[in-house]
Amino acid sequence: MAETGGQGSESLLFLTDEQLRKGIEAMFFAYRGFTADPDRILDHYDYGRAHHRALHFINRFPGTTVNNLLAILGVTKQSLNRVLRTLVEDGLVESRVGLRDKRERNLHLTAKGAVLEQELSDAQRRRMRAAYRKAGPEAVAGFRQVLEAMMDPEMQRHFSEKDHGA
Amino acid sequence: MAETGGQGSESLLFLTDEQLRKGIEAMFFAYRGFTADPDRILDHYDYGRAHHRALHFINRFPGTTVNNLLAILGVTKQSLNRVLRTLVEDGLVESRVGLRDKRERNLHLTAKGAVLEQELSDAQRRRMRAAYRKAGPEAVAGFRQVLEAMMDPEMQRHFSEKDHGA
DNA sequence: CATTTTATGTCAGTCTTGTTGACATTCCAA
DNA sequence: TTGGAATGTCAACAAGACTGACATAAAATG
Repeated sequence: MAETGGQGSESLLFLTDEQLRKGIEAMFFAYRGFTADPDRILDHYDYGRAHHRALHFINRFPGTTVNNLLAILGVTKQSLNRVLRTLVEDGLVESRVGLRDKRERNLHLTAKGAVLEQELSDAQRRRMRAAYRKAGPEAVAGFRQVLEAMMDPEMQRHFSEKDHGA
Repeated sequence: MAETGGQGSESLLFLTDEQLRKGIEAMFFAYRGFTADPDRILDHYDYGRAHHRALHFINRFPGTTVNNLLAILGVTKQSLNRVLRTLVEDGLVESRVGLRDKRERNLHLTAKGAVLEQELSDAQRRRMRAAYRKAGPEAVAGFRQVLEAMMDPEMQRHFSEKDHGA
């Protein structure tokens, strides 16, 4: 106690265990909301969150390789392969033998795959947009700063990729 | 284009699909970081994330009932029960028959349970604290605002519980 | 050219954590 | 007192992660 006034606007009260606990619980509850809408859609198609993640990053990085996706998603190849196999079988993803390096597979969404990806990301963006609008631009900037600082450094690399422009 | 200057500080550029996409990916990567440290610890004890969540909220709300926990965690009672059973068997959680209503079970951490909960939340707080410190108090305020707006309304209730003071 | 390394895919088996269904116990209210 | 609602437990199953072993093809290296 009697800590007041010693630090002015540089107060470190936001670093108390209590504040951190709130942040931790906020992450937990918010992440549930974050995934809820796509999850509901995926149920209709008998897909899961793993399929969503694959579709998202194949759309984001068209022509990416399996290995690349592995690094981004942080799962084993066996796990990713199971998901990719169903997506290819169902005609949502196309897996083309690499041009320069024929060991690689370059992954692309088909028209059908792009449609589902859109549906999923529309739903997720809708919630994100509502949250952004409610909180305002300055809050959003802070949101992004904290999230970025919370990632593993290696993931920050993936995050910043193709991200040089505004 | 030529959108510049029309809206001053009220610019809606933070609501573009591109900005939202970055927010979505930031959530994905940050959540991985968020859970990484506790997950590593849990491995040593042959527990999983579900055990961590149970320990956290039993510690947060001592004496809570199974039903209460169910609502917070958003899983089925059968799923929670499996986790609780192992925690009780291993002597981390005590399950006392309710005083007023004998159908209920009141859940408490044992001394042993409190030790593990501390170890887990210390690790998680360490990362959260580093991120908070790096981003600064204003960013943290924005972080919390956006997360809260992203939750399902029902979860916002749980989140605000016992949260009236500073 | 022979060998090794890399990229990918597959099979089998396990673990965690979610699900439903069935059931026992307890409480409460008609 | 009896039937329904609430609470919790047991059993069986599914999704999606994991490890380990192995196959194939292509690239890189000596």
